[in-house]
Amino acid sequence: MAQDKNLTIQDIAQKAGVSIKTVSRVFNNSPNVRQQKRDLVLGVAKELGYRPNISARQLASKRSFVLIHFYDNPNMDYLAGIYDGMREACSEQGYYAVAERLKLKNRSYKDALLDYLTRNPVDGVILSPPISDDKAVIREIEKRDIPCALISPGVKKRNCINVFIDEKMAGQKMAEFLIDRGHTKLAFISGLDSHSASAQREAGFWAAVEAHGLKRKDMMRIGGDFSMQSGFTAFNALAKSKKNITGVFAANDEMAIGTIIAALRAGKKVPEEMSVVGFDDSAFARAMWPPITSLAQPIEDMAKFSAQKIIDWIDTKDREQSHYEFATEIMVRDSCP
Amino acid sequence: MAQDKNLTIQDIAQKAGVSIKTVSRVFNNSPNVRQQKRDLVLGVAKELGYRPNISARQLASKRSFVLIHFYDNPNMDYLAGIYDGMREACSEQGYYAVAERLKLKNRSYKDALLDYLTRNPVDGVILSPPISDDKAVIREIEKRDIPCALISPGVKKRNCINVFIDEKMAGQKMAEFLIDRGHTKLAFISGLDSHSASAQREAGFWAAVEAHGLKRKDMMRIGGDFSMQSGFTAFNALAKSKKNITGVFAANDEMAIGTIIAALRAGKKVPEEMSVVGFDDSAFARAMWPPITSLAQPIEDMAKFSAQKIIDWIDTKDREQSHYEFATEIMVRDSCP
DNA sequence: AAGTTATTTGACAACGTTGTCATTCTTCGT
DNA sequence: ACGAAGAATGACAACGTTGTCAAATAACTT
Repeated sequence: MAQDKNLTIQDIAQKAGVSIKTVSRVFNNSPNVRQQKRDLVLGVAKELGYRPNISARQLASKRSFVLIHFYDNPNMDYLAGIYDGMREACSEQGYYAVAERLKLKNRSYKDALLDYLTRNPVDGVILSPPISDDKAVIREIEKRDIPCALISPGVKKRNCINVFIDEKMAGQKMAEFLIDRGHTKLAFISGLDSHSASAQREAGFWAAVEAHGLKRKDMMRIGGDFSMQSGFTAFNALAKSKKNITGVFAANDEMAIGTIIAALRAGKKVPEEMSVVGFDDSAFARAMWPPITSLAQPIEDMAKFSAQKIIDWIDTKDREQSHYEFATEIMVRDSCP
Repeated sequence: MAQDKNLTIQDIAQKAGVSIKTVSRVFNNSPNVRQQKRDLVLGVAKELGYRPNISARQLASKRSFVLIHFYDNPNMDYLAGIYDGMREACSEQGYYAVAERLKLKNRSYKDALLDYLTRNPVDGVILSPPISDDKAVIREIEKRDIPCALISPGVKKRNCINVFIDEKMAGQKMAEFLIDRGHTKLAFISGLDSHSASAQREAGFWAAVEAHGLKRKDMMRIGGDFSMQSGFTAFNALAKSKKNITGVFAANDEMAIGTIIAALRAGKKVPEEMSVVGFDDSAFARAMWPPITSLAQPIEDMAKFSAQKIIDWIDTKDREQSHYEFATEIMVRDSCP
């Protein structure tokens, strides 16, 4: 099956008794090929173990076969998840997956984008938060007519593939998880305001509070920035208050870790005296002691799906707005069992 | 400078008044081009902002222009460092950087390698621990005559580019750092035995103990596996012993983190009652509270250098064994100030 | 200064695909 | 059953580079 020799379209065409152009059409999912021939060609190709030469494809078609993920969130777990998902979809279709960081806080990030886009032509783009919230970036990509997927809870854009989880519902689920375990005095540690996800998680938090008839004045809202450090200082704020908080919902795992470490230092037992839940189900949430209860979103699936949809768009040239919501899951661990 | 239009060799050749083949030679660092013409071509190319078309190059030369990093160490910081270093070197020379995980514990990892190597031709390989210690992998790569760099403290291989830090000396430096701060009862938490680096760090540890005339019986050696969890259990071993250890040297940062968290839970203050140092200078060592004193190795530089050397080898076809040692630095932080 | 040899250059054919456009086959309406 | 329109197919020329090999030029020898 897996042939050693480098087969060409020519070989397939010969063996199948069709022209090389027909073989080419089959491999490009072009229309106007009789199903019977399509099957024939596919069969022969599989039998011989043929794999198209990407360089030649690129050269002749002036396509790059590159899908790129622009990000500005240095969370390695998240990035790795997206990358793996992209790669899975890409390798099936002979595409390359590439990731590039775009630093939004650098004033020149837009130039960097333009520079990149002109130097390295790409066939499709995937944007993750916070870049997926940046209108200027989206505009530039649209202007070039490059298929684009937004993995983002933010505003849904037309002409884009929108892939997301229901952040508000997820936030509500986490808050209710705490409430179900008997906690009535809760704290929410927010992330950066520039990530719309944080605000939505918070909205879910308050919705749960409301729904369960808890008193707002028993709650705390502490501003964080997604960093471990800010989780640490958040705990200090908790400790200083007289509210006697027993359930903490951090908008991401790193802040949850910071909170727990600060709690331990202060001699407060987790989860016995205080339960903490995080968000993202990162590797460190799993490795931490105690391991952290966290909300997992299927980033890998989402990325794979996005890549597949983009490739569909490229093949069919038929671009309609589309929304795809993915399900989330609470990973229950010792920090709030 | 940065032209919009896609220039070809043709354009450069015309403007410079030479043949396209000469331009091609210049861009491939081929010998037998008069210096004067070389400069002329380079000048014109720069002026016009010419960039070679990689696909055409690949197609015509049957080279892939891909350097691949095979790894099996899921430490994302380390991977990102290597990737960034590779990319810096690669982008200067029009190469692609790629990373692929090879799971050594899967019995079929060798098949996976062969499969990969035949399916995706690569022009050069970089191996990091623990793969750099795997003779079978190296043999397969040598068999195919693919230039290879080993970022590894292990045995130096002929026919490979060997890039490394002096792990033993680094281990000694860390131990002496603790000793210099007055600690006389030390513990070493080892990593996996399959990583030769861990053994060498340990050798350095004992060398320091020896050199400073400390008593071996005041020391502890605890077996770990590089995981946070194992650092956690290592602390329990420490706490149980009567040795009254005050200085801990963990063979990597994750174990240092585990140790510190366990210590905090047990009500032991770090660094007041116990100092901990790690190894790798990972992002979490920096973000942890307290931040962890750790040994930084210049992985990014090492990877960049490796990639450059590989490209040199490809260009010159002149392959001599070579060794390159890089310097390390102790990043002093609060866990052992 | 002529004869060798080494170095430098260039013409032209690959490389393995896809785009274009002409050709052949179907299908359908009458 | 006969065109007409549409669908399916193929021939051949790109695509932008490098490999090969022959030609031109420079550098030595004697």
